[in-house]
Amino acid sequence: MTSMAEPKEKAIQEKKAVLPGKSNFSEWYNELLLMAEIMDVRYPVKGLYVWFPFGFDVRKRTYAIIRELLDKDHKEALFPLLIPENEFMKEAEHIKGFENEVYWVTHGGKNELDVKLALRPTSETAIYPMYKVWVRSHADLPIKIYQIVNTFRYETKHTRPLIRLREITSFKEAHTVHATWDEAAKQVEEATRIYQEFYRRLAIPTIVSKRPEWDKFPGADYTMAVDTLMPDNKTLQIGTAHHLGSNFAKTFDIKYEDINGEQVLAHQTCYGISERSIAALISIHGDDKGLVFPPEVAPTQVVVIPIIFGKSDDVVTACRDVARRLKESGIRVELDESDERPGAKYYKWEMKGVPLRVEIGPRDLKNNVATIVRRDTGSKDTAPLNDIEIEIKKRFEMVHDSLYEKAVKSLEGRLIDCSTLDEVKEKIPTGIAKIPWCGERDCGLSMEEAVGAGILGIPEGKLGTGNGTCPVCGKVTSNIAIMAKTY
RNA sequence: GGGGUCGUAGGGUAGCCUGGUCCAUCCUUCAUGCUUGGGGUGCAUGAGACCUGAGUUCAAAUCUCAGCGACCCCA
Repeated sequence: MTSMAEPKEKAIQEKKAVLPGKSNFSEWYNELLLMAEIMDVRYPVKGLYVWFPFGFDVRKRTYAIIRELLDKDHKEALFPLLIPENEFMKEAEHIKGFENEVYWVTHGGKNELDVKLALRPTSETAIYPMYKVWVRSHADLPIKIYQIVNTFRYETKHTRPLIRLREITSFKEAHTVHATWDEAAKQVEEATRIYQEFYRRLAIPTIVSKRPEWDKFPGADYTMAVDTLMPDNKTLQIGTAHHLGSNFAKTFDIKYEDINGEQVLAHQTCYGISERSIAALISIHGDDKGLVFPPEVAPTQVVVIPIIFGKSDDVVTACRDVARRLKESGIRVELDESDERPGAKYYKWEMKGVPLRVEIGPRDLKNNVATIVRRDTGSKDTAPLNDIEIEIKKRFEMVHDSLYEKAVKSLEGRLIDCSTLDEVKEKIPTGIAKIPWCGERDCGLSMEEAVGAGILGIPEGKLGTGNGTCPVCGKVTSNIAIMAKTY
């Protein structure tokens, strides 16, 4: 079996394919996180991971977009990590939803605490006792506050970096208070609009749908969710917005005095996004060569690579000049003057997802141009050195748009019309199944049971409307539900 | 919730079944020097590992148990 040639051939193969192919998504994902230095998955506690400086840079830039969008009419604040047991246990539904996942602090040093402290799995019960104090008059409303914090959930299922964590390190949660139910409902709409804009900036296509009754946030009137579709055809919930009605207001006694001097229960919403957004960013755009970033969030937007033959002082000078000019025009640029061969440099920066690569060699210099290579398509062209800044910025937009277009197509190509549950079951490994659903709880639960996958909900807009009959009760309906395997 | 596979340098692996030949294989990585430079340059020298704990044994990477951790499948 073993020939002399075999080890050598194998070695060559391994060298070419440092990263497992993306078709093997799970392996690709884990390896990429480590190789591209997003997260170190080797921290010795289950479900906890380390952000590398490079990954953290991506996180910072991604979260800068959320902040920018929210800061228009929200205020950022910070509430404590520890929640006393008595506050945490106030809302019955809420407890049911989270109590099996809560970490408890029971001791201070060697002394047992009189009141146990929960590590927040989410912050409603940390924030709302304060809202009770803050909300006095209708003039105090609306309140729109968000915070970006870590939260803890004792996950018993399979944990996965950025996707299912025991410490969510980047939980952006907004909590608003309104006078009326309708006003709160409008805020939920606004939240999903903001989230869609956020994901548009990341070139990630999304589907917004109302979660079925049995899958809503514990303690909410209803839940709107933002989902995207991952390369392995499972959906990832990457944002939620909950209408809390006055459920929590009742529990936490959040009331305001209206114009007529009456004490009225407030209405609330909360909505959140986590580092799952970054999981989606990496997974949707990445390829067999590594990361692919939209320019806006790429830690390095352009890498300049000198093509040197012997002593090419003029090439080096030209590269330094280009790098300096790009930097001066606000572009995040790296000049790779290291002692490696150009090919090795290409692979290295491709792994890191740098959107554009600028090569300058003697040939380019003679023509007074630079060669520009796009990370997303691999396409190569040249641009005059004189206008390099403009040419680069032009391409940034092109890269973003074509990333988004490609992602949209990929998602749309995996939306599958179905009319029977057998069909759903058969097609679901290949994407998201669309199926008529009357909207009744019993029918929905039987559908999930029969298919072995979840109902995400009835999507907003035309995706969620059509004609058909509910596969369980046979009632005619214009509701189209989407079903998928979920993370 | 149920079932399965696995844990060897920074990463990927061989060795484990049948204990001793292992101060542990190969690739990659890293360090130094020369060489090379439009898609992973070549050579030389060097660095780096048996998950943790207990047990069986004259002897454990190898067998047993427990813990921790990773992955896969089903519900």
